[in-house]
Amino acid sequence: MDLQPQINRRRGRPPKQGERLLETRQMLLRAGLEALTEKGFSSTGIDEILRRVGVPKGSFYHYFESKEAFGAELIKLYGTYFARKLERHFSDQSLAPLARIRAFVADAQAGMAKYGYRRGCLIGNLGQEMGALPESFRMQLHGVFDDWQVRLARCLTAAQQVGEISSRTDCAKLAAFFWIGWEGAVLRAKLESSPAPLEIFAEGFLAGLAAG
Amino acid sequence: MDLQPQINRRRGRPPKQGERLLETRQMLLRAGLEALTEKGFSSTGIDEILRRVGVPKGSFYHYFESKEAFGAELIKLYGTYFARKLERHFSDQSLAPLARIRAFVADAQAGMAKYGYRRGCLIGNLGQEMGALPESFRMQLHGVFDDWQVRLARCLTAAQQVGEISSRTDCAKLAAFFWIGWEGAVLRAKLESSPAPLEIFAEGFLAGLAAG
DNA sequence: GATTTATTGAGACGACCGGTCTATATTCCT
DNA sequence: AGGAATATAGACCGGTCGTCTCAATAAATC
Repeated sequence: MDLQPQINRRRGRPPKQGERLLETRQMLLRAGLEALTEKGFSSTGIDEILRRVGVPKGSFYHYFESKEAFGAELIKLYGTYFARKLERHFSDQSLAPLARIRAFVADAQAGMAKYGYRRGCLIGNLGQEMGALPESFRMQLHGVFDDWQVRLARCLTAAQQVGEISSRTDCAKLAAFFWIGWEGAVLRAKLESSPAPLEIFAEGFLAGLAAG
Repeated sequence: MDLQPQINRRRGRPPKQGERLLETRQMLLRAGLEALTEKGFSSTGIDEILRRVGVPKGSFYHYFESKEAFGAELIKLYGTYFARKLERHFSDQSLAPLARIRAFVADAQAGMAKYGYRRGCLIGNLGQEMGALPESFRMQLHGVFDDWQVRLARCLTAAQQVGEISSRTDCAKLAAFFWIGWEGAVLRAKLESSPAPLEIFAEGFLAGLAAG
């Protein structure tokens, strides 16, 4: 399942008009993302990532200063990748605000199903691991959650403005509530290899909105 | 911070009327619990546990077949320890059912505060790690969650019977919702070294009950 | 008091870890 | 042409991992 056939892996300085100058680097990041969402940071060895993409160790330490630096870059990458996904849904003017949230949930559910519920959320994974991680990750992870929360809060405010939820609701707090629980749902979905936790949480959250 | 002063650590077969025949074993379990709730399974080395209680490696493999067997025992231990805590609160007839849940929440919050929010829930930690854990853990963890969920559902049913929550509520599903989110809250509390996520989730959950 | 049994103390083992280092190949720049 | 820059290649280092072995010791049993 690993080791794609070594395509185009030449030594030496690559040609400058480097269409895919960063190809190797990006392959490493992509493979790292896959590995870390499945198994977390501590349990994933660099050699394993290297083997998966057929790249020698020398290259890794050419592109990244250390495993820690590699991890930091993955957090940034995943954070923005996910933020883009959120923004795509939350700013979809063709849907009512709450429907946008439902669309995101469906998207995320499909994302987990696609990999047999083996891959979770990188940010949640590393958050859980913090006890054994470089302290520098903490602020970074915190920042990503904050960002996601702000985006959701904006969408909830929009829902408030069109009267889908009560005007007494504290949207920031509600957004915090959602992400807290959603990470728990992802965790459980991975544990049970099942979409049920995602569904139960999303359903419960949305039902609470309608009522509260 | 480790290495208590070697009290009573004699060689040879210990006396039979073994007040503390299992002392060493229990010290290992206790230290293991502390380590695993902080750092998880994969990141915790056996040597580290051994060092903390001042026991040599030979003893570990005398009491436990492997690290995996040790982990399995810890899951069982933590599962029943926590189930007892739940039962103590949920069957407290001096409080109304919802107040019992609030009491449990307060208890758990205090538990996390006591260790500076460094220790999480063992079951949640290992659940997140499953991607890198022996597959045998999965069912065990699942079983513990199921047990907790049943206990909470019973308390919710009691709340329903005294009219604290709507009779239309599906208590089993609601209990599932709670644990899904609560694990997320514990994760975030650890990440942020703060009680806020626990409070936000508990408050949101209870508010939803009142409204829904 | 000899034998058996339970437990400890100490450490060897091989696999693997993250990280470093040197060598080599290719292209750019002058 | 020749050095500088970029990148691949992989051996290697010290450390840690989980596991296993084995002698030493002392209580229990006979």
